[in-house]
Amino acid sequence: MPRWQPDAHGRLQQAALALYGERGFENTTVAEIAERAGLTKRTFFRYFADKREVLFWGAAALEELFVTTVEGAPESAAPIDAVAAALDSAAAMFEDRRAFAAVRQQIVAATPELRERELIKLASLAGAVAAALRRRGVGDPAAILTAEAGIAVFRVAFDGWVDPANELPLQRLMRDSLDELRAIAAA
Amino acid sequence: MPRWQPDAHGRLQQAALALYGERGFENTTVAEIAERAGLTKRTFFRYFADKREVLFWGAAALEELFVTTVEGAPESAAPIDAVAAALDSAAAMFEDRRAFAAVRQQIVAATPELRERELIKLASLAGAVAAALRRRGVGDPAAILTAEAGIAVFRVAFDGWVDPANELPLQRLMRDSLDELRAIAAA
DNA sequence: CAGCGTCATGGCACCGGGTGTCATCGGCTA
DNA sequence: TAGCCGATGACACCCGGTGCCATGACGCTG
Repeated sequence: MPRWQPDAHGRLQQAALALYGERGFENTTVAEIAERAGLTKRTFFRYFADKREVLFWGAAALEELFVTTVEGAPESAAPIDAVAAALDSAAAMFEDRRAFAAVRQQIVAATPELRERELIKLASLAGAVAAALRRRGVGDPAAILTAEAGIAVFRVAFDGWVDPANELPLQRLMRDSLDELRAIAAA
Repeated sequence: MPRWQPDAHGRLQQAALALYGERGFENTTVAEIAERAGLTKRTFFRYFADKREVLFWGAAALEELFVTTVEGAPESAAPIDAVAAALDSAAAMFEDRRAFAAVRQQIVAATPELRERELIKLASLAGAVAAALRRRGVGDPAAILTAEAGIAVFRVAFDGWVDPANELPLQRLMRDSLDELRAIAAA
């Protein structure tokens, strides 16, 4: 018999998501999360830098997916098309997690502190995409603006996708939003 | 003789900017800021919701300027042109405060916590601009994407403007960035 | 099998941000 | 002159976050 239950990290995540959902982020203390996971506050902070970070575990993987897809796009592809390819892979990665994403998104949307964290993660994502574009030979400020616009498209499509009224696949929404952006800028 | 020194709000702002600049945001306590302003920690929190907010005092005014300019653009103007007009007025508002803006920007850029706050202010700005566009009859998601793209242009131009190497007026940088965005999306 | 080091966790004290509550007291008004 | 008002102070408190040391099961080595 192991001395400790396995997967402390996962237990903490689950406990946090449940409690944030039940009573809200601000009415949940770290001690309570730890207790539900059978651990202590001190241990929580060994796994997560702070109380918000527990909801942003996948961010690094998403960033890596974006970067590798942009880098892997055909050399002939225009910057905006490399970003479009990354939006496609991201859509594929999320497609079978809509229920979880919707719950999480609702918690984040309801809490300014969490929205701040989400925004800085997206900014980091945009920065990483811009860097990848530069590695493809795209100059500034085109690299930044392309990346920034791509992330805006991602956000708009993602928000539409988690909407309970929506029934379209994420990939479709991504493509529609990108077309919309093109139409706007062409005006 | 008045019981208290005047302009507690301004004194707190000045003290905070000075201390954040001298020793960094994280190495400054609210008690120290208050002390330099001749007040107490408790009073600081009567003027500012938190330790970060003291650096974001002008945000509401900027948002109002954007909104009124978008709303005041000629009916015939395309959404992106209404936003371009707002970028122009914003540029005019900042033009004679470059030194202050540069100091403040450097502090913000150096501190993740402050970057988060900046991002949520910009998101709020984008939301307000999108709402103003909707009032002009622009539908979704065009309103959101136009606003979001406009804010991206603002950020890129602003960052270029506070760069010590730069000598161009903000208005010029705004227009150049916007042109760049148009070129990207047309690709 | 005995000893030992490792590693995840607990325990605890501490700091600083942020809040609720009541006291203080100068100035303004009736 | 009495009394209210409004900005500030004082103080206790909660909670997020950290540094430091203790604990004890597991694996390795001799």
